[in-house]
Amino acid sequence: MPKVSPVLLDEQLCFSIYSASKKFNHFYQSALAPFGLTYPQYIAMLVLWEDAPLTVHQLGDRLELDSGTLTPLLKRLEKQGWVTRVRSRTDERQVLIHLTDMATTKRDEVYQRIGQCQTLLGMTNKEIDSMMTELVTVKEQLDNVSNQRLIPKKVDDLV
Amino acid sequence: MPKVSPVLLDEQLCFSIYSASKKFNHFYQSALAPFGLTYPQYIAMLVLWEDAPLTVHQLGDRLELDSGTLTPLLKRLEKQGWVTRVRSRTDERQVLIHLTDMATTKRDEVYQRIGQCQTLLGMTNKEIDSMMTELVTVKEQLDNVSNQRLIPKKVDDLV
DNA sequence: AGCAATTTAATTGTATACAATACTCTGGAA
DNA sequence: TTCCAGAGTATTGTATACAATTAAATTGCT
Repeated sequence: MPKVSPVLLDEQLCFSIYSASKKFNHFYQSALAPFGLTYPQYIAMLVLWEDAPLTVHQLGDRLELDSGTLTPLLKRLEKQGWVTRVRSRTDERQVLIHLTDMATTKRDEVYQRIGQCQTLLGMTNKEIDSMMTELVTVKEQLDNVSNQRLIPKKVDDLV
Repeated sequence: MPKVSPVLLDEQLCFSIYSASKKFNHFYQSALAPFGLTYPQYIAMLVLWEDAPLTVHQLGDRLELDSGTLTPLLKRLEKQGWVTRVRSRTDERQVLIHLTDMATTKRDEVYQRIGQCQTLLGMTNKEIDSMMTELVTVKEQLDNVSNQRLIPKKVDDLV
């Protein structure tokens, strides 16, 4: 074993991001409590408001979630009256997610609330853009490394 | 209802961070597969390698997790031989998390593996520091807004 | 000492995530 | 037409997260 450097939690970018993600999650979940939406439910609604109806698969592509997560989430959204789930008649394998009238009606209220929340954060568009650009770079690297199987199964495959 | 702007998923910093967090999670979980550690288990071990033994509460302070998450996670780490959970004799309310000999032995292997993973990401220290600094700012804002209860329960409490 | 308030973990219940599997449907090849 | 590989969704099983509650131990106050 060659000499190794200690790995300190507070120096890990992954933990910074993990922690920020949880805080954002909590922030929006609180802000959207009047609407009864969790954070994952909210981002699903965002995509649907942009582009409904969508199949489960299409929604999953945008959210980077699979049917294992989306099916129960969409059932809950359906029970709460935001969406309907209907088998496609042209392709019985697909389930189309439609917005309800309630969802269409409440869209602008949610948009407005989110706008107010963003104001509270006090970040400029420039700051947000800069951060998102950096995040895209990191995510691309993470995707590359995963796809190229640079992470082997055995400890010592990597020198 | 005043005029409102649409909220587009791809412009949301929260989603960028949420997505990056999941990718990091997957990245390290794959990298640590030879050790059988999940990402949350790994960051728990990082803290313990810095500072064991710790109470559940102390560990939770570092990780920003409560006993509802940590108790089952630590039971799994115990079952896999990384830690022991022992009631403190001086304060029977506390449970002290100790490292096992195996954990101590494997520490440097994990440290090394993580070092290799960080190399793969190809980010400079400067880039990482810059990003973490920005994240600290965002997180502080999120904490401030939450603590000051600027997020009310009713939609129209916020003008 | 006696007792209420607080602290600490564990438990319960709900909601993600995601790998792996099952199941149904579709489109094409023989 | 029949068969089958692949697509799309749902289900199962495991592991987080976290709010709310419970239970036990300790502290502080009288």
